[in-house]
Amino acid sequence: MTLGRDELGHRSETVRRANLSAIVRALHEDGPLSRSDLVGRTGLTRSAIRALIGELAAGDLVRESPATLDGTPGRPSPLVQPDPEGAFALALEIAVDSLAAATVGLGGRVFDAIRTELAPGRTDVDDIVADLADLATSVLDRRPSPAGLAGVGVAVVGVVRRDGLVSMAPNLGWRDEALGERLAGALGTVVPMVFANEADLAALAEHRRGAARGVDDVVLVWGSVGVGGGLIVRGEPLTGAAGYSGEVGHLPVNPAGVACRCGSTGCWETEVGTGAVIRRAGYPAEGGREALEAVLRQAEEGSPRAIGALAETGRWLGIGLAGLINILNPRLVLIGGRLAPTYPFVRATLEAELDRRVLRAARQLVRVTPASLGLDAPLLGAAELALEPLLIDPAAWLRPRGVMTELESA
Amino acid sequence: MTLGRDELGHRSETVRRANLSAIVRALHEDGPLSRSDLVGRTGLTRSAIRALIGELAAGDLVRESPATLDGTPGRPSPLVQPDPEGAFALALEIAVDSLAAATVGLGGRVFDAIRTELAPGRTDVDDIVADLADLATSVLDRRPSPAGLAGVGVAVVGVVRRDGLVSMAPNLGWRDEALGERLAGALGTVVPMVFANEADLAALAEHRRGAARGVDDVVLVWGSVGVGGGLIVRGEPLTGAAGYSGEVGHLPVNPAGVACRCGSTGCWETEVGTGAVIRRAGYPAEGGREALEAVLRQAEEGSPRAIGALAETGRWLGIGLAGLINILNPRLVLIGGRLAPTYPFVRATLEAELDRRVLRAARQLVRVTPASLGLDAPLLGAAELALEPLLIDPAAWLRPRGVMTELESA
DNA sequence: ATCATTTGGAAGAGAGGAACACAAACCACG
DNA sequence: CGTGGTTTGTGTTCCTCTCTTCCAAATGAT
Repeated sequence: MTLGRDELGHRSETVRRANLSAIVRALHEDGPLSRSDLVGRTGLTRSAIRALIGELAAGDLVRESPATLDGTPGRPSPLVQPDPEGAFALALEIAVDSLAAATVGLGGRVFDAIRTELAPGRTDVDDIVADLADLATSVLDRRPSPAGLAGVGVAVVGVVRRDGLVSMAPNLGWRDEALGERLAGALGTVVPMVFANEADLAALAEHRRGAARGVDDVVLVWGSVGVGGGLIVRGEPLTGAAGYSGEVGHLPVNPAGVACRCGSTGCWETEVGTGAVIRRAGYPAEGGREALEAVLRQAEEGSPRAIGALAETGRWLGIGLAGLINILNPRLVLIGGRLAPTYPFVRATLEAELDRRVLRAARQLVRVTPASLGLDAPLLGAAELALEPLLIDPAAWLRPRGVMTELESA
Repeated sequence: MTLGRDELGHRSETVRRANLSAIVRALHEDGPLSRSDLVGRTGLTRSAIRALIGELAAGDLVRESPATLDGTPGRPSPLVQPDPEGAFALALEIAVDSLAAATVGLGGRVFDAIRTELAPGRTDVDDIVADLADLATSVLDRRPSPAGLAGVGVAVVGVVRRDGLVSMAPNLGWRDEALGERLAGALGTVVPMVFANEADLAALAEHRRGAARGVDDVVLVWGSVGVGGGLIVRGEPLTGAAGYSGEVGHLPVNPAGVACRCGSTGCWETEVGTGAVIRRAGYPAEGGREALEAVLRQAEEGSPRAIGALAETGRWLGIGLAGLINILNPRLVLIGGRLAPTYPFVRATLEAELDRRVLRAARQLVRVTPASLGLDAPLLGAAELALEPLLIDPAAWLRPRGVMTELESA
């Protein structure tokens, strides 16, 4: 997520790159802005902004439109916004029981999105790659200028490396599958493709466009069948050494507890995963999504058993979160995915456990709320991931699409 | 630890700042380098390096010495190194049973260092501040040019905010003590003063000059009376929202366990802290350092009980570390502080627990080793912390010490 | 002596800053 | 209801800062 240059030296070219990046990023994260807004935000002069915007507009990354008259005095400042015919990302998602694809432009605008149920048992890599490629084609075909594709981001429900090597995806039965290579082959694209875990991407999306907006230290707990985590540190996703970070589902919280599908015992997800919730409420552990929804309905109707099951889940949520908060000192904790709707019922016991277990200083600083983007968060995060290279270095995008310089054509 | 500018715009001045910073940082982290080395490392041209070095030399930050003839052909390149008469940091430490102070120059050279035992019971803030100020004076007085003091860093055994507000220091019995203000008053310095937890600073030191050198994702477990943690993420310390991060000692690992002094139950430090180790070996929990050393001696002599106590500690170390590794996906885990010498005896059970509990992908990537800097690591880390502003913006240091510009004198 | 490597310095190019004239909106006042 | 003042912004030109390029000279190994 950083520039990734070995060489630390800066030159005037670096300055231009950084300034183009600052402008594109500001427009992407905060929507249409007037030139004046950009002056204020970057600290650059009007002259500089003007030249930079001009370059971006020439490369079809942004577009200027007449100022909106908002009643303030002074000469109106033209509005700068991402060009909807310009660059966009392809976001893909392999979820527990569905596949999804979307095209998303700079600024986070979703052009087209599809999600299809994944037939039970259809977990072979080749099948999923084929289905995903079909979805991708169908959203890509609806874009007027397919050449605007800047990158592909893929959210995967499993432990996945940045390059698409899936080390483990228990829900799919995968182990060491080279998803990246297969998908690149099936899509035949030349643009960069990046992979990440669904919870990591949900956190990225919530940070950019959801409940964690503007908060630089965030922990997201993402419930699906298992439990994943997405961490934002210093305003950026924490990926770890290889992208395997955030596997909070396997935090040991109860060494005397039950066996986890990972081979260990007492992992957090054995206490707060879907299976644990519905088991406590009296459903068979394999009940899945429907059973969880049933428990929620019953809780809303006042069923003591359902309410009790959720409260106990909240207690364990609090225990695990206490550890995360003590370790990371976040300002915000988000409860997302299938856990989000349980929030009203887990809240009390969860907070009580935090009161007991989190050091006072960190406790005072942290707030727990449900996530705001719903189940599409990983897909939106995949789009953010795919756009990242463009945000870091818009100049690289402008250059090859413009007129060749003398030097390059020589 | 980052630049901390609100405004994202870059200008030519930014370039120079960044390049000066790159040079000073390279010299600080990797010792004396020839101009050519710097050319290679920064990617800048000789001319640029020449001018930058000239500016740094004029400001007494670096010094050029004749080239060492190493038998390679070509004109010899002068060696550039931090000026030992130039800038330096004052590092202070409040440890469990001692106080320490040191002056440390750019490049990590320790000029003078003192450590004194803390008399049992002498834990009043005023007393400690007075003692610390005495130590500081004694090392500062031995520097030829006291004006070279660039910053003060303070390592504290407790939960402390960057500005020196100690939220909690159980070993000292402190709660919400404004250590920063008091110490600033006692020292009477005008240079910036920064505080951090001892484990965080030990991690910083190990990352810069110890066993974690060159590794960008690191977890350090620091044993003293309790257990602290220092996390390095993307090559930088993870401080969290307010500097309270890394309190791994209070990771809940055993909800059915014993009460912790923090008020919770089953915290990691109740299983791996000094108290737990010596209790398992048959000593009273208050035995402290001497008892721990006795257990180690007995283990070395082959005592089954001591060996068993350490092995069981290793098991719990592994359980907690498994959580940290699953969350953070580090490349390296360091065992430091009073836990370091136990490493040979905890290793086997620790690694076995990791094999069981860490996801395979992350497990393959991580190595566990003892830390290398010993008990002075927090003090050295405090020096690194104090020097950080200088590394980030050497120009700010050069400017006020040089000749005033027309504009400034006007 | 030759070669590889580096230093030193002058001229050039890229990028943003500063200053000035001018433009377009709101607002108050006659 | 028009008119002029005020405010906020744009366009343009020239300036400054910083790195790069290029050429000549220096230095030590072979």
